[in-house]
Amino acid sequence: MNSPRKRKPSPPQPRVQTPCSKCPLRALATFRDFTPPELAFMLDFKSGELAVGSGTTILAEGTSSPHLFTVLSGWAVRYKTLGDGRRQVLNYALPGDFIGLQSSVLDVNNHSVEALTDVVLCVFPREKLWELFNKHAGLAFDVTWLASHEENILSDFLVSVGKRTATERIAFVLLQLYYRGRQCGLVKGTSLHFPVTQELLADTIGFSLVHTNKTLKRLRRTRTFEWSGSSLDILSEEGLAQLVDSPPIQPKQRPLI
Amino acid sequence: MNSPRKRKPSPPQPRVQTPCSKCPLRALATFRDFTPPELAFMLDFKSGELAVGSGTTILAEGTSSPHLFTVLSGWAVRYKTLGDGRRQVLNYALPGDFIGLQSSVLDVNNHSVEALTDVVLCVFPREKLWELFNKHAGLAFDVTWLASHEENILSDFLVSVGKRTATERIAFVLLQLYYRGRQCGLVKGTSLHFPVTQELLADTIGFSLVHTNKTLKRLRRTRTFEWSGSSLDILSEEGLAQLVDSPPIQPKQRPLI
DNA sequence: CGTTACCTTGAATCTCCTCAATACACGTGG
DNA sequence: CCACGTGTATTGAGGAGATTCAAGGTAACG
Repeated sequence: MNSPRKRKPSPPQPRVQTPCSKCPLRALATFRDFTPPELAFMLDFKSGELAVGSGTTILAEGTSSPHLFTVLSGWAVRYKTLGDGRRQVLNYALPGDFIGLQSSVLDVNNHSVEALTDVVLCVFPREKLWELFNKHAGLAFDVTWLASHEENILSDFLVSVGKRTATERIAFVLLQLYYRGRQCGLVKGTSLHFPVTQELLADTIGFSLVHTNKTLKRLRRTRTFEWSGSSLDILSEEGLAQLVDSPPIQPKQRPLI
Repeated sequence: MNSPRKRKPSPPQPRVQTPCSKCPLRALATFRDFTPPELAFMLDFKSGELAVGSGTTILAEGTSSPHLFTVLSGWAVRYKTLGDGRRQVLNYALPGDFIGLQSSVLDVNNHSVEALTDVVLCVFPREKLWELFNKHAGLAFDVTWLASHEENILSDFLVSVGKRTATERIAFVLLQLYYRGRQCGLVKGTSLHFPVTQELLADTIGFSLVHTNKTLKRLRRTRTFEWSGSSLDILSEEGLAQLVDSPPIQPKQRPLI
């Protein structure tokens, strides 16, 4: 029942905005292309960019936000907390991921989102989501696709926390985030900037910090990865995958909204 | 690492079909109404009904189905299995719930769905989903709503399995299914037909059958509920809710597709 | 009346948790 | 420059919690 320590937010950085037409993510092979009318709509739909410093709470449980976000760069974490401080990580948000859709079915957010690095977000007014559905069925389909994709990741996490051993859980999470990082072009060689602390990992896999640390120590002996500071190096993708019963899967193509 | 026992499928029952205009679920206050054009579309979208017996596998992991389903009556369970037989329940499907949307982002299902009672399903061709998005933004929005709602339930389960104590987990699941059952008119007085075995509950909350049984025994002493056979009686909703840190929430209104 | 599915209970073992102490890197202010 | 606080990682020890194995028990069903 460890309650998470607080991290002090760092100040945001000034920067110039990126029009959707020059979105660096869209250049990646992973993301499907917009049609010209869709691109035009997105330029109008996007109300601005928000740059927040590491540690900033982007969305707070129990509050409501008139905005939807997309991660343009940086890492964030989505989590829930119980009354006594217990925290469970639900998922991580990497570039291209949607933030805030879940709250559309509720009056207030039922989870929080916090920046793990400096993060740049694309901001969209929630009220215009209806217009998106009304005028651009293709984009609407993409939104649904993203929601389903999120649900699939969540399912995998639930299986991990419910049925996998400590070793399997860590291997699964490392591998999954490595795959996801690679999809958004964050992997250089075999190395990924990995802004996750052991405490955060513990709250992801459902173990105490101490037990996570000890399991990690055992797991390092497989020499399938190296993780120190905020750098993760996958030495043997196959070796790491073999430590998990059914390794994470990743779609080849995905939409970007 | 218990592997679930097999249950033998019982034969389906012959029955007459229900047109969407006379859908018994739509009569419930919980579900939002269709507009006339939406209703007309749904009549065409629905390709038929499927009645399956208890124990039938509706959707199997690793296969693909050209159909989407909606539960018209009965209970089903959505779960994943690992290679060695470990099983994790992801969610339950009650009347009004959607089945099969998650697979739209993948080429094959990444989970299975099994009927817990005799179940009647409304069947929709997956290929026409695009038409739905194209012609009926309102229904498309509803589909997304349902996906997000599913995701929220999944989040709650993840928090349970990751951070809640054995007692809390059981209380949470009982209460959540009671609420959901009530929303679809399945609760008579304080009593709900509850086709869940302790083994299934164990695979839902992430504990072994033995430990689930022992925890349940302790929990019964609170006299907040009675559960025997396949009948669940909630004696004190408040009492049960107090055993959980943050009890399940339920939306007042929801769409039905 | 035996089989099957499900529920119950005890005992031994191991996993995981909490508490507690130490260590290191970093930045801040004296 | 060093002292100090803070955030993070590490390790040991003792105890609570969960698992597995094993054995019964009950109700339903052919």
